[in-house]
Amino acid sequence: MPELPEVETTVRALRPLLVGRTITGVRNDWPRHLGNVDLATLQQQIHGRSFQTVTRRGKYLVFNLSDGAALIIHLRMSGHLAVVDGGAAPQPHVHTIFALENGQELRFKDPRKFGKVYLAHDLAEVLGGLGPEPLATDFTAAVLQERLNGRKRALKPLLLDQTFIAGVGNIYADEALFAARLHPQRAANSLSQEEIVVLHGAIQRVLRLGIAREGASIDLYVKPDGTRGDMQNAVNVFRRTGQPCYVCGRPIERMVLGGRSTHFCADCQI
DNA sequence: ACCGGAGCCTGTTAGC
DNA sequence: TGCTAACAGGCTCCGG
Repeated sequence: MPELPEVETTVRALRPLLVGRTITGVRNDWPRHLGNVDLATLQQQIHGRSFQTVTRRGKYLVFNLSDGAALIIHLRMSGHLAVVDGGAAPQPHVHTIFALENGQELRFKDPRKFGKVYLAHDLAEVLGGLGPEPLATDFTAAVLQERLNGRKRALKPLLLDQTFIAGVGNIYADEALFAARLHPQRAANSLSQEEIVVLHGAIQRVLRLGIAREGASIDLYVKPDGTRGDMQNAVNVFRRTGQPCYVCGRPIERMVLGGRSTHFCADCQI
């Protein structure tokens, strides 16, 4: 569930707590949390390094360290990061912990255990396959048009494809298509230039709204401090099956596309 | 290029 | 009420 806005919210909350802090140790009780590195190597390589920057690429959190390497974390479905005092009570589902020199800890809680921790000396080792960053200034409608060109796939699974565009997940894909008034099954290469411009604007608008509202607390997601985001109160279609469309009143429909539940208004979206 | 399905997980929910 | 089964979903891998 954490998608671009939820990850961005997490990054913004963690940044002031981590930049300048030094890592003094790593603990892990679920080896599969570690994506491209084993615990011994991770401990040896990041011990004594400090956090230089805390940023985001797509749905990945990127922690640049003082030796040039980067710690990269993906929250996947249920991951949650928080900085707490080392003496704080142990919490269930915390499987990886980074101890800091100030006595605090960065705790990676992940009930469904899908999350991943990577160590990269070259970011491209982990992030190289990602598509464009949707809120970057160089992601223009023309770039979207070029990437849609010749693609026969339905729009919904294409938006979920991280190599097509980075950071969009199920919530924001449904919301962007509603905002663009485009049916989730529309073939990517069937869009007019005007529709592409509208879709481009819709993707950016729903992601920015999600960030402004600090994420959608629909299932497990909460901010690092444990409080809820507010985007769940601003969705138009996601998980609103059977409830009236805010624009036309027709009940929102649900279908499965690319294995994902997809919510849309059959009148508004064509 | 694209699609579908299995697998990874476990808390929550639907259904009996 | 209490149980089980299905479901949720980001991503990867597989076969077609």
